[in-house]
Amino acid sequence: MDNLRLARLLFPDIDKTPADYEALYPPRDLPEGARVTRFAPSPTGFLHLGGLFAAMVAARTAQASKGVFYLRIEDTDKKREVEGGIGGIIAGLAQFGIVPDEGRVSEAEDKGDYGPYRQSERKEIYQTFAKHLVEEGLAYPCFCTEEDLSAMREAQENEPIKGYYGKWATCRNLTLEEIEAALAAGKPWTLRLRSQGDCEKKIIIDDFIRGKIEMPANVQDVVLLKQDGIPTYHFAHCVDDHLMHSTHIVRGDEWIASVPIHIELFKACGFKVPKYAHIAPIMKEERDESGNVCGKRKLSKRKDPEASVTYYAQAGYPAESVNEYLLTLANSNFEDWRRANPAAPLEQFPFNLKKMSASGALFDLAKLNDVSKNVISRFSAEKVCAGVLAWAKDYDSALYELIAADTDFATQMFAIDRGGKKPRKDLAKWEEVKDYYAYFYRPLYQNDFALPENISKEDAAAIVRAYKAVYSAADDKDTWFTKIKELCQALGFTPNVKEYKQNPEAFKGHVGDVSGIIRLAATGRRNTPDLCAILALLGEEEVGRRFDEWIEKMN
RNA sequence: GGCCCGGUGGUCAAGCGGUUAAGACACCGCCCUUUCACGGCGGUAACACGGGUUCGAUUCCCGUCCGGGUCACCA
Repeated sequence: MDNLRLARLLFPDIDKTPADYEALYPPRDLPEGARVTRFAPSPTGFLHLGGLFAAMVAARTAQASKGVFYLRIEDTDKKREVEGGIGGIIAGLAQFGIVPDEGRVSEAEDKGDYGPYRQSERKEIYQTFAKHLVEEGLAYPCFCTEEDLSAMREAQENEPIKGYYGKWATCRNLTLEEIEAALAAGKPWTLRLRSQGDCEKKIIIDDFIRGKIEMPANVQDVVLLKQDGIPTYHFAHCVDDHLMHSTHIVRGDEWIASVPIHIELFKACGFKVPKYAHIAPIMKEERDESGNVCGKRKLSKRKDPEASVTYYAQAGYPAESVNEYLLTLANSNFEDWRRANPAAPLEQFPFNLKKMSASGALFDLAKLNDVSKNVISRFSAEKVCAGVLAWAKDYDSALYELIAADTDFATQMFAIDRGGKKPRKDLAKWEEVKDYYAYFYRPLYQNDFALPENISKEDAAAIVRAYKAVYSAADDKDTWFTKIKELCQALGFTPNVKEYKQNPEAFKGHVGDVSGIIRLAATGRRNTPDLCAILALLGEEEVGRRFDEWIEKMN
């Protein structure tokens, strides 16, 4: 067989050689130990949590080693492509603070010297390497039709190893004349690898996360180029990650099974095999119709709302929260680090790819909420206000109007019980703001209280009436508290909680009950941040009005 | 079905032959406290099962079971 002639026959328009591209994309000038990683999604829809997770792991791996993280778009399957997919992925990543060092930066723009970063724009590159493989006798055209292949699969029913290989690879040994004839007849063809693998042989892959994995060597004559001349994932991965000089391939563990193919491809091309780090997917509990747990499965874009990254935006989880949660899943020592370094930026965390778990973690919303409460509790009032404003603009226009009308007021509101050593931890997501802070706004305020069981209507009215008489918005905390304590005696309550506990029969309640009623009268809620600050911020006029309404309702 | 990966409390997880088997979330109780919180203290709860190897296995080996992945001209 004249391989050179076959190569020219198959790729008449390709006049570059692999060496041309090697020269065009020289090794990166990076410090010792720097890792080059990438996120390589297909633009088949919007970013989901699993993708974000993988991207974050890859980005932090690069960043922790002073390397490079880039974004490559794997759009080799035009059937599944979704319009606006690329922009959606880029925006989604950016929303969580992931901005690649290089790669695709918008639907049509690249940044960096190793592009293009969109596979559909690299056809000529793949074909150049494919042509070279043909010249080397390591690839051949296959004219099998879909029918041929499904007939083969049927015949392989009882075969231990299925697929296109050995005697099943009917096009593997076509003569040049046969190929010429088929080509002349206009038969469509795919390009297949002429596998040199031996199914008796085992190969060992050393996965960065899982360690050594033994697998049978690849024997499949896998498709390299589809009929349309576009590469399959396998071939594109090999060419791109070589030319772009990726050192560590971070990807989902569904790829483990194809590593033997990839290794053979890299070797066939004469490339150095990169390191692989296969990460476990984020899982979710599967429940049957009656709500009982019946297993777990990968978080599904279609079935699970929390799989979509927009779910978090919609609920108003700050990006930092989702990042920190994802980081706790990736490196469980992150939580310890965070406790030790409460104010340190995330970038300082010594991320370690090796510390990742080999098994998939169940997604835990309760844990996310806890992480998020801690994250938000560290925010300044200004930052909370900005976060809420940005969220409300998209998801709650009524709230947006109210807050935007007076951001100073809102900032003061969020400043209550914030800062200091023990900040309040009530907000996990911006969605909750309306619930927790509604009473600060007259239009949202509604007092459909339920009195505590131990307080009568008469007492409730008497407390507020008495307090209204002495209250002043200018009271500082001590004065405020002293006034409340002074009320207690006259109303049959005790200012001393201990005293009440020792002798509950002697009193109607203690000072806590009294302030509880005042809180209820002023806010309609039984839980609020520091009441003294709330009353001051609300102002005497509004507080007075609410007290009057209360007293009236108590009659 | 073949091949591969995984299996420590309800969840996330430390652990690399000898530990009272960490910690976090959730849950429960107590304490602190002017309310609400925050915080502190304590509690319930785990090495899937069966064989080896070993003086000794959560840790190493084999088998079983369970969960997951993969066997495309999809990625």
